[in-house]
Amino acid sequence: MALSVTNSLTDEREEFEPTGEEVLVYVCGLTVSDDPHLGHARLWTHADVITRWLDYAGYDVRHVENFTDVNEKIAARVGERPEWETEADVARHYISQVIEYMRGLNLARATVYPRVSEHIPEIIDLVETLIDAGHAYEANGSVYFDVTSFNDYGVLSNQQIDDLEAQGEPDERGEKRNAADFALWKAGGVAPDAIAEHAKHDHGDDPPTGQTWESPWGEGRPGWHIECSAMSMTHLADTIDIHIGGHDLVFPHHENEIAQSEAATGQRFANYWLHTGLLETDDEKMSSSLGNFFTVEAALDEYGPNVIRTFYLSTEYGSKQTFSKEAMAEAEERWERLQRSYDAAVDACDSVDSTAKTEDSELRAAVDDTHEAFTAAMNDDFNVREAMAALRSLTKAVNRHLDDHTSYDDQFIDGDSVGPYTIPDSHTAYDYHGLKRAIETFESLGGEVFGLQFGTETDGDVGLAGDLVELLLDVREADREAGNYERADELRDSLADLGVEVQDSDDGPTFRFE
RNA sequence: GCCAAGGUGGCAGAGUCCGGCCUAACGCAGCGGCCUGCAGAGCCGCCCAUCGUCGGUUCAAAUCCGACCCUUGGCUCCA
Repeated sequence: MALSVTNSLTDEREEFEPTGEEVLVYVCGLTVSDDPHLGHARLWTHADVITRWLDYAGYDVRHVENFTDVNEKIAARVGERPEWETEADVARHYISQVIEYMRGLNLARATVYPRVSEHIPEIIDLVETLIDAGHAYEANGSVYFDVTSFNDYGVLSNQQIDDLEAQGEPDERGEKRNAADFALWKAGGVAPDAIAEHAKHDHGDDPPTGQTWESPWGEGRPGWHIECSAMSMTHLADTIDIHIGGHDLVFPHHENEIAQSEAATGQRFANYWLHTGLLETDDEKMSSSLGNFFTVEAALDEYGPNVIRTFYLSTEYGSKQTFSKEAMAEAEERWERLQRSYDAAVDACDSVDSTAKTEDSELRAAVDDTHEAFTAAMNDDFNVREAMAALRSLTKAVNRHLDDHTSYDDQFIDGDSVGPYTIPDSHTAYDYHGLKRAIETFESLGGEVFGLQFGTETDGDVGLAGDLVELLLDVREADREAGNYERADELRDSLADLGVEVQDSDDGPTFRFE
């Protein structure tokens, strides 16, 4: 089945056709000037699942995700800590943090994480090309893109140059030819008032200026938009397949990227533009500047990666989503349901061997249906919520199978006793191969594609602690057999207080660490 | 003002591209039953929707067309 995506360039659903052997994906990454928040992580996670799906679908994916490490906001924080002596020091600090969070969220590694500061020569080359082609001009050491020189200006955002011109104040134009022209290169360092605007501490009489580089137009810094064009072309190609970014970047950032890139190469910059919806709290977007954010660090600490991912995967990438404690609680329920079903399937599988003769056709059909429905959903513009529903239907089939079967082979006659347990009527042994396939489905679709980590936080037998819990449960089982329920319940409560969740079942107690 | 996205049950959120299988998915919350010594989990079932408003097209509309109302995002810090 073919993959179709909603292309924000054309505002239409289109069949996805890659241009070459490799699918070239560029993700508009983070400006590393502050702690990233859950809004950023939503983009990362959706971009992650999209590339994981392409990979799973058999494409070779080259995934580039940049770090913007040259920015006024970063420069403004120089000196805030003793070790932050330069703009690069601040950037380095945040980049290493972000990489740690990305790992924490179980994001698959991108192929390359390029940084602006390492691509100044490419940026200068691109600016020179634009000047030579008559699309850009120099003024007092700065270089601007002339929006009137590019016929398609506005294709992505549907903005008209005239409208943009009309809203600009006449004196706002300054040294630019048109108010809508944007900087490719800015002369000199960061101005003191820009530093003051973004600084979180008082710089006194000696504000930092940020780093500057030598260029044909004198010392200066690259403009905001040119970096993505330069890095996309350097690490991917003049024409890439998919460009992913947040909805708030459509204008001006992505519009300007298209203008400068296509003006320079004469080629289409990106064939498919995917824009992710923004995360909101209390009906406004979560953003650093509004101060209403929940950091990735805090969220990882409080909820863990699987709950966070489940939360994001309960809406489509293009929709906006509202963050709330209630929504996170729901995500937690959803995730635990999946996880419990997976754990139970693994336990059941361990309790029978591959010679078991049960074949539960319902379970096996459910596995096939899950693959089919999941694939159809993901191919339908990465409809992760529908795909999650497919996984949910698998848990239902697995749980039903587990309810109706036991670990004892059907050589036992109904009503027979095995140890303290009685074989319920009409029960047969687990379907080993059916369960195996269900487990593999959880691992491939839930694990490989959705990046959920089954098993890692739930393994019961983790060293000494696990052994001790086993021991306690043996004692408790003896109590239960003797009818000493009061003590058994006390022990279960005490274990729960310690974060060990005990559940009794036909096959004896199971437990897991919270 | 200009541009874009959206308005579906208590909450959340698919379905809208390609009209009929939508008497509206998967969930969360709530209720009942089964199971269990109990609890939890699980299973089965139930409750809650004139699909923003008005009009049009059609044998048939949540889905197409028009108008209007409301919300959110962008309009050179933004994922």
